Amino acid sequence: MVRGMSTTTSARDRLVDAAQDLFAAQGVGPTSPRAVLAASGVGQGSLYHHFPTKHDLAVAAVGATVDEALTRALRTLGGDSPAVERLVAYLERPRDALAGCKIGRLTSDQAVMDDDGLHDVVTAYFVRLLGTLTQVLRETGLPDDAARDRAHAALAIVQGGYVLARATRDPDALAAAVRGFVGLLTQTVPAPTVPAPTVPTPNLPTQEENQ
Amino acid sequence: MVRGMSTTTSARDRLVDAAQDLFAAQGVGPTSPRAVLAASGVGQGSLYHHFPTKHDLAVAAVGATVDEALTRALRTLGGDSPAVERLVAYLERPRDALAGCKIGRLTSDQAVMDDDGLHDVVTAYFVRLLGTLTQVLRETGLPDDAARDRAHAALAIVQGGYVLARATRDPDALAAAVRGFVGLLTQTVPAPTVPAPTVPTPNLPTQEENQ
DNA sequence: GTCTATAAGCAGATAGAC
DNA sequence: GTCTATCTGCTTATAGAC
Repeated sequence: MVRGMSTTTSARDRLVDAAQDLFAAQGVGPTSPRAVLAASGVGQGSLYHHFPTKHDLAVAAVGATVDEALTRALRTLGGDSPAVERLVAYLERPRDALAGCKIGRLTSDQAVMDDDGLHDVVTAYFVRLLGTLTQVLRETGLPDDAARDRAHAALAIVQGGYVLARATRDPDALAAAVRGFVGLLTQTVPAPTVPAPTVPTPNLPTQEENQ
Repeated sequence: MVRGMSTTTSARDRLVDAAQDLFAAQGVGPTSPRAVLAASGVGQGSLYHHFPTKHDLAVAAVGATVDEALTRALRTLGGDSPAVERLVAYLERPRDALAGCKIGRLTSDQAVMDDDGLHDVVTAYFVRLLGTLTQVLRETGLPDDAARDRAHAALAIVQGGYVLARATRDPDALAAAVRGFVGLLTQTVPAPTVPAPTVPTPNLPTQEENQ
């Protein structure tokens, strides 16, 4: 019950840590409680003392992963710089493309999709992220509907980029998708004649490279 | 070895059909040979006669799914209409968003990623599709590198859109991502005055579902 | 070629000692 | 709270009759 006891690494914390790692590596379904047990170093009974079922363990571990990811994302998207710049910074953030998105991958995990409590945690992550992205895009002067659509596109680029990278075993596939999207996003008017751009072209600051 | 015997539905064909359906619904890993057996209506021994291991069954079923999806995709992308129009037609094709991409989902399927033979089938699908999309985008006058990046972006939109739809349980999430991307893709000069759309919205012919 | 019967092993979960 | 020992059911696969 007592969460966040920082004094020592409780069996509970070790279990959640191990579960997060294994879930990220191989998904929830294929990860057995026994494997979490072995990785954490605690005994069989301890697991079932803290987490009566695999569901309980999964909710705790996936919840922790979502919290961490959301914190990082919102920090990137919430700075002082111009909105487009923050969006591009989010898109271009270094990512372990071949590993896939720890959370996005769960949408293909039958054990997660079949479990309402677990699914809700995943849903909350994406709803929150889409809301924030929409907000950022509204700052660029886009109407509400267009901002929402473009937010979906931006997040789809990241999630789809992960899929492409894993499918082709090419870590650059995610980076390529991001480049293609950012190219469109920051494009000046094709300008055969008229100059005025839709999106105020930002001076692309030298961003961190994609891994 | 004799494939496509159209005279009668062999036990082999029924097994492959059942496997394709179950793999699409719940993935390869979570689908047991016994479940395929039950769905196909054949006996235990028949399965292991035609497919000595689950791997063999999976290669046959996933291979068939890839062939079908590739055929549909290449038909959409290979018409006579202008390149951008064909690309948009591909992006806007009706899809069962909540079901996810039958092939893209396999990139999160541990049973697939751990099996080189199976993974290769998935890789081939995406490599082929990316090549074709790149070709189409080159027709629009884009330089090679930019065409390749934009092709990655386009395919990522579809794959990521599926992820968003499943994550949020919102079938419109995929459509929103496509709208956001097509909006950028076909954006005319900001047009404070002129309304003319670049791409004449094609009359979506009622398409088959999925990729 | 197709069937029924069955083996070996791992899954999720429980019992109960310390 | 943590441990070891154990149960049931399902998994992949094999054996061998028809």
